[in-house]
Amino acid sequence: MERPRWLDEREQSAWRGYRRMRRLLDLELARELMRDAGLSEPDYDVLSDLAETPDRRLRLSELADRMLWSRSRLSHHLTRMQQRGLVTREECAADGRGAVVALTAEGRRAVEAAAPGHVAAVRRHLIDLLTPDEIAALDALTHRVVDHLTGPDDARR
Amino acid sequence: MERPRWLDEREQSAWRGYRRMRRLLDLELARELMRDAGLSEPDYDVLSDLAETPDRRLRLSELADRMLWSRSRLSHHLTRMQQRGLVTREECAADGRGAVVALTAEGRRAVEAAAPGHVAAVRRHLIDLLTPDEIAALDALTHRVVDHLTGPDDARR
DNA sequence: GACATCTGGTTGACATGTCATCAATCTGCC
DNA sequence: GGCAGATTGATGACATGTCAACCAGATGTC
Repeated sequence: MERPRWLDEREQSAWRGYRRMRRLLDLELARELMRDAGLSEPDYDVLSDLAETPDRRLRLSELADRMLWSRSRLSHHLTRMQQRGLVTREECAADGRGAVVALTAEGRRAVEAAAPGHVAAVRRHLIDLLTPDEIAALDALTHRVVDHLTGPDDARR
Repeated sequence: MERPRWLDEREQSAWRGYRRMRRLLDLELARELMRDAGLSEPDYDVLSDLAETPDRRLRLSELADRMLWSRSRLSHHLTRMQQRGLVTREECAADGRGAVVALTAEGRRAVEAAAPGHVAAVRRHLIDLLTPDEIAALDALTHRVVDHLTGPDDARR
């Protein structure tokens, strides 16, 4: 192994800041979402992804891919949400193995009630604290990193 | 509730990019760290925080605060790490209730073996993909958000 | 000094996420 | 058609994180 190139001071500071922000932002957004809407962040993500599809229903594998979740995790989480009446499972006509998740009326009500407050929280704790330039930089940089990580496997060693 | 100010296109894109990056970066760094060093990210964080203190030991509450973990979580995690021989618990001379975590020789070996590879991964998947300006922007913006979130409670509504 | 209260840490019950495995079904190939 | 192998989703065992209750020792008040 070559001699490691450690992070310089600025890089170190950015990396630590990123991780600290990540943690604090997560905690706060989750806290407010639970307090104001009774939903966890994973709940909200599932519901809002479903609410955005034309049919308000998706194949499990499709949803899992969008959310970057394992199928197992999604399956477990959906059974919990199903028990709370937020979603239902349906058979898939096109593929006998497949299943489809659909938003229930109650699930729809839940996201619609939660969304304004959640967006406001994202603004309050992140977006509105940044300059337009910073938002542009964040946009560019995150997408570059995402592209790198989803590129050909050998790019990841 | 006032009419919500939704995110505009750029803001939306930055927010989604951030969350996607967060997830993918996490998965990849955790995957490599486990594969190359047999440590989880929480393991690594505990060990490297300890390794950086002059005495290689810390009060539990101090460590919990630095890591933004609950005491309960830290306590559970330390008993697991203790069973693997990475850390030990000691009594605290100054406060009869208190406890101190100390790095074992093995724990020290583990971080020192893990660190170069982990730093390299952070470079490869994040730092080295950014321009100096972007690093500076990330540094500034994350710290501003952190300061906001750790400021007076009423700033958070 | 004695009592009430606070604080540091542990614990157990429970929620959530991961991993390996399984059954059903689909696909490609003969 | 029929079989081998791949894919889809469910499931159970286990690892990890959260929450509330608890104990022991510190601190404050009279």
